[in-house]
Amino acid sequence: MLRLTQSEENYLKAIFTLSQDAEGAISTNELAEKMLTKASSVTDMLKKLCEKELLEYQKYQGCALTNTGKSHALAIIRKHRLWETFLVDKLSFGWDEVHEIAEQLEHIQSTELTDRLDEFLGFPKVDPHGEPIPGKDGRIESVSNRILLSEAVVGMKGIIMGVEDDQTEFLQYLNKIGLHLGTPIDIVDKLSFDGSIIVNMDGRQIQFSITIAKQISIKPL
Amino acid sequence: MLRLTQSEENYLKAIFTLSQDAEGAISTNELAEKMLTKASSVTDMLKKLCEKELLEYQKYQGCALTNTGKSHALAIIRKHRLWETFLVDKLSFGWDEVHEIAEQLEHIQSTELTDRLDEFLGFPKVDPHGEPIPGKDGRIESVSNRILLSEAVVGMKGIIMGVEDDQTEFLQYLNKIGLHLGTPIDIVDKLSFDGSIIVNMDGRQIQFSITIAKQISIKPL
DNA sequence: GTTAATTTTTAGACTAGTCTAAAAAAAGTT
DNA sequence: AACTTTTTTTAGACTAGTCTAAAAATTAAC
Ligand SMILES: [Mn+2]
Ligand SMILES: [Mn+2]
Ligand SMILES: [Mn+2]
Ligand SMILES: [Mn+2]
Repeated sequence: MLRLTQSEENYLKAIFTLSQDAEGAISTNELAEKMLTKASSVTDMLKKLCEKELLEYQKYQGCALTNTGKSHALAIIRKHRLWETFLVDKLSFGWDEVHEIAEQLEHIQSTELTDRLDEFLGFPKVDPHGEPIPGKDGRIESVSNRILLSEAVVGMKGIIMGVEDDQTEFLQYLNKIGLHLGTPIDIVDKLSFDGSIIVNMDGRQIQFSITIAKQISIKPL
Repeated sequence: MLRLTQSEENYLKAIFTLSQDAEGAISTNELAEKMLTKASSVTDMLKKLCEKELLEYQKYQGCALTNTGKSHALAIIRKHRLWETFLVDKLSFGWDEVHEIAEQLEHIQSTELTDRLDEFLGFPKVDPHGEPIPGKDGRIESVSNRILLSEAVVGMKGIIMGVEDDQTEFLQYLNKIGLHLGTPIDIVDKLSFDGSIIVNMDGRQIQFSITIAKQISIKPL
């Protein structure tokens, strides 16, 4: 089994994530922005990962993960989400406190550990932010029909199913307004000029900017 | 708080461990052997750690940890032993399977995590190999009067209290002969020419070489 | 379809950590 | 005290990962 450095793993994960919502290849700049690094560093890394056959890369053409690259990425995401679940379920951390720690724990190398942790947690399907946890085989069970809050239409009712997990302040804000997984909401209004969404939640009216609404997913009822 | 690399942390831990049974400063070669590296690499690292005031170092004089260096080392050892305890107590790993994984987990940076893990485990006093777990404050509670099996005298009775944990094969061997923490033994004989010790354990006679006997500690009864 | 702006790659440099080989210091031996 | 052996340090090189600045390729604009 190919042994990867933490940096290589982080690149694979970033490429995988970017590929989730983008069609086709991932550009060097896009990746540089995600990785908080410079394009020249990305080029170097792409060459290396291409050499290891974890992705396909041709000069000026961006990159795309190979199947091997994908399963490595999925293994890291699996670990990340299992550890987040452990921290919240077993050590009573808040959902806003676990991402940074999981960024470290996801690099621990031991399939046995990952699988036993999975079992210890009762084979959870989603992490504390509602994101699906890939199985041992790398398959992600498709989560029930979800849409982004930003795409909801006025009059729709729904239940909070997932939130972006990588900004502590965002999650703390959600805590403050009492939003958590499972919270039911009504879409009351949508401001056409800036895309803001006004929802009714626990009898209160709350207004979300389009930026925020893109970071929350709901299951329409 | 000073941020250390994994390599720096490993050096501090090694120096601390070597200082436990040696008087005075630790020599460059001694450290190189422990770290499975070359003396020249050690010299470079000693300069760096001295610069950061984690240890005292003068050319050709070896090194010794400062108080800051000691508390860093103790924090790492605390994490190592807490994680080993977690793996054995919560994930049902064998005591021969946890050291390598703990070598990785000990570098996770989060005091909050460490302290919550400690609580989750019920504030254990010793790890799965009988080694004491330093507290939050870095203090090691002195473990009850123990001696090395190699120092036991014929006729003595005792209870297995601790074993070295860094050789998988050694621990597997102990599993095979049914030796674990708490096992009572009688010292039956000692061979003067090679230091071998013969003990009675669960009604069976077992012979340990001096090398093995140095890796087992007992509480005399 | 030529020029301008943007993206991407290359070239060269830097740090951390390691290595080998050689020089210097310390310790041991007659 | 002089010579030998061992230990330790220095010097120079290498890899991984990053950076800046400049060159090259692609894309957009006129
Ligand atoms: Mn996360
Ligand atoms: Mn998450
Ligand atoms: Mn251990
Ligand atoms: Mn141990």
